[in-house]
Amino acid sequence: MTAVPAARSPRRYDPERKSRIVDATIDVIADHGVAGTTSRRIAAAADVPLGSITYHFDGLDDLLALAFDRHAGRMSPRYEAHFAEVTDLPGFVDAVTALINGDAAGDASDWVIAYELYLAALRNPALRSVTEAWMRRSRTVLERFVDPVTARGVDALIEGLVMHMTLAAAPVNRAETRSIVARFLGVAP
Amino acid sequence: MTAVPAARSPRRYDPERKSRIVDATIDVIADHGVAGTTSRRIAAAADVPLGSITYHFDGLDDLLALAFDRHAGRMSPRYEAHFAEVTDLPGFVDAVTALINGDAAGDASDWVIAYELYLAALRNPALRSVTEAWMRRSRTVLERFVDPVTARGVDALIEGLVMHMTLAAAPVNRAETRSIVARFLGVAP
Amino acid sequence: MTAVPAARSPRRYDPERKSRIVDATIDVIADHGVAGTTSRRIAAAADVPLGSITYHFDGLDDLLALAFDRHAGRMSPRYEAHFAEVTDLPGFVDAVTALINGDAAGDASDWVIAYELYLAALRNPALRSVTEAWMRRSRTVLERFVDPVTARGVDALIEGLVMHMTLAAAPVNRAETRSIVARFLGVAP
Amino acid sequence: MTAVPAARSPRRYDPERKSRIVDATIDVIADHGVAGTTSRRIAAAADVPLGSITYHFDGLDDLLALAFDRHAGRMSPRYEAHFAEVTDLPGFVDAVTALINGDAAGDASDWVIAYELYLAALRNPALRSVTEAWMRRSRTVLERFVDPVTARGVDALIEGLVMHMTLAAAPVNRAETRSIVARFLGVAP
DNA sequence: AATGAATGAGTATTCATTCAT
DNA sequence: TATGAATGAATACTCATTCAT
Repeated sequence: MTAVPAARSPRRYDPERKSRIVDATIDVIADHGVAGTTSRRIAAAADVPLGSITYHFDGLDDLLALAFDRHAGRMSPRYEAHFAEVTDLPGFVDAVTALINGDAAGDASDWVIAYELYLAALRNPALRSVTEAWMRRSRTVLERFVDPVTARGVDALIEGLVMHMTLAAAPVNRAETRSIVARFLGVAP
Repeated sequence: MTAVPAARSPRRYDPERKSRIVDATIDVIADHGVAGTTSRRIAAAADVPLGSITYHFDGLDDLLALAFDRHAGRMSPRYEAHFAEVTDLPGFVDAVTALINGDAAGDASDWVIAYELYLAALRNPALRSVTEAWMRRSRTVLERFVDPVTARGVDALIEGLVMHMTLAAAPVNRAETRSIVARFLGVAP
Repeated sequence: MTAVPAARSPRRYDPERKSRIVDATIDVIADHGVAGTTSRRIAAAADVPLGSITYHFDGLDDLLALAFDRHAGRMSPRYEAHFAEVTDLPGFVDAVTALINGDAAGDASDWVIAYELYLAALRNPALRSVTEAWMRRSRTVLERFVDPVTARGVDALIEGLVMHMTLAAAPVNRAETRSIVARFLGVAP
Repeated sequence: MTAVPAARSPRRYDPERKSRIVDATIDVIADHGVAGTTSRRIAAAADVPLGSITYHFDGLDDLLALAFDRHAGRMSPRYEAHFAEVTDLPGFVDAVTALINGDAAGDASDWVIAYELYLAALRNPALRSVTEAWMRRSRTVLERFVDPVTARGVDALIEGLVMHMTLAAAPVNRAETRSIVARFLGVAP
């Protein structure tokens, strides 16, 4: 009851800590990129002392891999859910358009994390399996509606358009997006 | 008594030095990513003393911007040249396919540098103008063959497919690429 | 329903634990030196949770002292036993030679631990009594055969030769060793 | 002329620094042992900022090797000088005795550094060449007076006696030392 | 004009020890 | 009684930048 100034957290019991650190890592990647993801920043974001980071994880690389893995594990079901109700090709065009133009299934920072992952995986083979699992699941969803080769094309188109929008600040309006997607899928715009 | 053959740094009169440092920076970005691009590595790659880096440039950020700018300035003409002889839509399909599948106009590391640039620009506004100029020129080329909205779609498709191939090590063979591009452009595969 | 076979630490009732930790410490000193002897390594070597170390002992220094003490306590009887059957001076020369050249009474790692102890004791007075007791017992054995001053010389000669062999990887063959020892003791080689 | 409080050393010109750091390292080894030789302690001993240590040297191991090398390089000539005037066997006995009992050619800390080197070399192969060069030079000196096998015995005897004195705080008086050495060399005590 | 030594803030990581459970 | 999570000081090392020469 006395007003302890909370100067130093006597947080000795904190069962969620390990998980919280992984979440904080995802946030830090989104805000600062992989290159700016330092133990200190993660510790600050998780409100945890620095030593906790390497106590709970084998190192920053290990933690990064777990963070990307968790992120992908959260994105995939949302991706799948986004297409769950779709039954026909016009509906598919609408769903893809909505996915790209952002009023559904994940905001800009989710995509940024994905691009960070791609680039990081290029130089860190331990991340390859995460990117591959993520890509496989996405493509599997698309293959419910189109053949595998076209699915790969749609996947690339989605990634390319989102990348242009999120990374290059080049807005594409919803009508344009729909027009592009419809053309690719041979549906009347 | 005769001049000792340059055991170490009798590099007086070196008018290309500044330019050489910029080139070295591009190489280092390709090999180590922006995050791994340090003054020391650049100096070593350019065979130049460390002090030269901050002597000739305002700092690492300045140098990075110049490197990306030069890289984009080299890529654009090659991009344009790649489409110079193209006159009809089927030829355009072929050229786009060749661009993606790599037997023309730039190798994998060129694309890697581009992705490094996109991600770096996201957090460093000074790089935005480079990415925007690069994207504008690319799109202008494509607009010689298709309308602006479609050009944007082709651009995104190219970037998405190349990214999948270079970053995710997910090979797409030339026939598949051509099929995807042809479909998008409404050309018989 | 049957007892799961000890996947992880159902190590209830473990009366030997404290002793096992001391033994593990000796092993770790032999393998990694005093400088590389950490609580974590000891815990791993003893297959014991980290908390056990400071639960059972007052700290790492305490544990180190106990480990050295036990090691010396084991070495002395072996040292004594090595000379037990010796009755005359030629036999003494043989025994000393055998001691140095290693086919009896302790292997290389035992000596390494002894040197670790000497150096540690130099800076940690709590270890002095261990080294002194060890040296006193060794000398007492030698004094069964020669006068005290000579005993000290033999002791020093043994330590010096062993040190050259174990630490400096400078092999001395048995004949040379015997020749040196015999000369020192005035026995015909 | 104004009394600058010297709060932070503006020591921008310091041509001896690299050498001074090596000397400081030798001092730190003598005072704290290899295990206690940290970059911080060396920096403090050399009155130099921490970053200087790894700026001038490839790492702590590199610095340790250089320090031991310099120490051995200083000891060997002193060792040789100690025997320079000796011409006959009785004189050799006197010189060896004086070497051990310390009123000549190096004090206790010099020997301590040597023992630190031996133990460090055991786990760091990069130091082997230093110990070997040191031992070879010592033995070469002794071989001026006795045959190679005996020289090795004298060498070991010296090391063993000095070790007992410096590390085990077991004093041996000069008369005892002389008696031991004389006996070994077959000279009348 | 050019350099390389110098600097201090920053990096990841290890560690003995404490302590809530 | 025993443990494993927690901690904060300590470790070696890297780095962009400064600056005396």
